[in-house]
Amino acid sequence: MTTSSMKDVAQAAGVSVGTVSNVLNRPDAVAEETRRRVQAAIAKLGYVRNDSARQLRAGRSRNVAIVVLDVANPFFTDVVRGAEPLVDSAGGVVTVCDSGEDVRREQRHLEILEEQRVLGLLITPVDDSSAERIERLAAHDIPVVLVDRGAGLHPHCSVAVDDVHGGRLAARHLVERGHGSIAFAGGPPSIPQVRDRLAGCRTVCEASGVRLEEFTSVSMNVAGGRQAVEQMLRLPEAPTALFCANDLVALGALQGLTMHGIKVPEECAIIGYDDIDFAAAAAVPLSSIRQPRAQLGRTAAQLLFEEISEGKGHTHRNVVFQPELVARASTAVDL
Amino acid sequence: MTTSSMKDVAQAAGVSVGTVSNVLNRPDAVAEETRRRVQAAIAKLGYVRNDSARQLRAGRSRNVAIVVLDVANPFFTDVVRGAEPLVDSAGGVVTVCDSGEDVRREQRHLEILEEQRVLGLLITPVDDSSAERIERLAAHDIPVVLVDRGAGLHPHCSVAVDDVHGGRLAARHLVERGHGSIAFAGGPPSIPQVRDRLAGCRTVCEASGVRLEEFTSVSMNVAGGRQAVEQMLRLPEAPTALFCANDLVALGALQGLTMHGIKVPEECAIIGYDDIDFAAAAAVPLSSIRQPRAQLGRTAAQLLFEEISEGKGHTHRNVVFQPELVARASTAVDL
DNA sequence: CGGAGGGATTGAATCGTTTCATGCGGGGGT
DNA sequence: ACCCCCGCATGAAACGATTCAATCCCTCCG
Repeated sequence: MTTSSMKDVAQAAGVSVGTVSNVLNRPDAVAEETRRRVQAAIAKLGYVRNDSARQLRAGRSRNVAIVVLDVANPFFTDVVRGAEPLVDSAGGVVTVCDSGEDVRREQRHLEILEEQRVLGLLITPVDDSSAERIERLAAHDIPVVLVDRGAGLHPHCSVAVDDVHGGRLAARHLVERGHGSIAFAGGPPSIPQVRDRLAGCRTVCEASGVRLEEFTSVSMNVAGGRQAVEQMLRLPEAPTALFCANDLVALGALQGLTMHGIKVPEECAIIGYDDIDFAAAAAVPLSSIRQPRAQLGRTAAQLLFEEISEGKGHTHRNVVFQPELVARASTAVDL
Repeated sequence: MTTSSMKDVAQAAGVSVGTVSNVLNRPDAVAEETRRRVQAAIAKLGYVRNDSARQLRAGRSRNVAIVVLDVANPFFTDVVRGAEPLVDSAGGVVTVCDSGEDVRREQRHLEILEEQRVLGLLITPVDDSSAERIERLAAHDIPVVLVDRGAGLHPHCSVAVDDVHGGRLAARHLVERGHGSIAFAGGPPSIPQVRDRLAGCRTVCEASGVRLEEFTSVSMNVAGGRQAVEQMLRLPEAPTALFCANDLVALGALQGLTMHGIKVPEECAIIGYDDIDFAAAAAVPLSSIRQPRAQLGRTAAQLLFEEISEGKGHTHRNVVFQPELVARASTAVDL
């Protein structure tokens, strides 16, 4: 069965293509009897609209793209989940793209998305060098909302969580527990989230005279966490607490420490970031810095559609949420 | 800056649109000097190809859709990850769709994908009622590969893992540990994976005279696991082991049991399914049935492109992998 | 009875590519 | 000197939908 077009339907129903189009898009403008005939023809031929043709004419697609750093990270799938219902109900379609924290993959995705004339873009940029690429889309009238990325630089709407504050919360918690030296794990520091969380951590450490070791050469996943532990244990004097840039790293670190027979939290405390669902279920339930994941996605989608509907007269908004400390067993010992 | 088209570029470079098209698609067919001029014009105008127009002409898009049951389940993101590189290198683009185990959402996605004239489809159908919808696509010459779903019924390529065998492995492991009664958690049974895993479990239980309690009214996520535990504890005589239809359920069950002060594995053993990365990192490291997740995705993509390139003369292939028992602490006690 | 108005339908133009037959001029082979 | 072929560029015809001015036919009103 070869695919049939509106023309075929029109012919089968004995009307013009214009009428078929009307049946599909403004049914009330068509007489009862005609409409029925056309619908019968559609059913008989198994006709399916051709979206390319439609988009070509419309000049825009109804795809909303979300570019995330890592689809395998539950944090991001939760963000996507938050955005989806809103996009859906606005008649849009969500496309998820995974940059894998790789600038080149992000680049490739953005190129394709631009060629597709997407309706809008929610993106967590890999690093600052993304700005230029993103500006390109914006220059071509594709609204962009930055997700989990401070406003500042970019002339766009954004939703974010105050990562510097999150870093402070984590560090303060550890310092209060009596730790005199702390390790930070996660990188590379070109990732803004890493930089900010580290910065917050640093201010607290400096203010309270706590030694801070930084392991920023490891990647933001479970393997990275294990690696960080290896590096840490090579130090002459290992810190007694570990602040991980996200929960995946923290879970990896927990595994690494356990493998080395190091007790958590007695010999080394761990705190993560994001508070993904798995954090609470870990071997040692992980303390973490909670972000409002779903709300981040929901709000981002909301801002996007506001921008779309307001058009030119739109002024950008930057929404910032506050993170929250969740203390669990992995930091439950006072030194 | 309003978006510019090939016509604009052609004009700016003093050539015809045909030549511009050639510069983009078959650069060697164009004289050095001309090519340079055109490229300069492209850069100057910030021209970006319009994919809709291209697709309209081509009759097909280069999107390969993957429809999964749950993006928040690491099992599926791993499958997607496995498929991605292959699709990429074939010049395709991956689109991930989440059906959320909801027939209606699956339906909606399939409709949109058909309108988009996707290049091909990898899908884990929600249940048997999906068949009809999928046949529609196939009838319109869209190749379909079934993922994690036995061949049997459908005239399509497929990759799957022998879930019945997986169920047997799990049950046998528990029986060998000396458990005289087993609970199964996960549902609904309309999901083929659930049905098969349960079936395998059943045969072993019957063969060895072990009592089997089935909790198939709970959903396939962490919350479902907790629910199953509640139901189980209401029994006059609770089983001593719990086989969960996937690892998310198992993690939830582990939390539930812990909340009730029930020791795992001493008072109740748990075994999950999928062996996602988080299983090993759980409070009590989870025994599980491992599936070759990435390979499932990779092979699926491979079959898809084989079918695409072979065209009409293609004969479907059904690849079945064997699952594997991974025993960890959550079942590490003999009764 | 004529004309105005309105509902239903039509047909053609349009969106931006790709493709293909056609044209053109110059070199090489016979 | 002739032909042929080759490399390069052109222009027009698709692809399939949407949109809008134009048309047609009726009814209703004066």
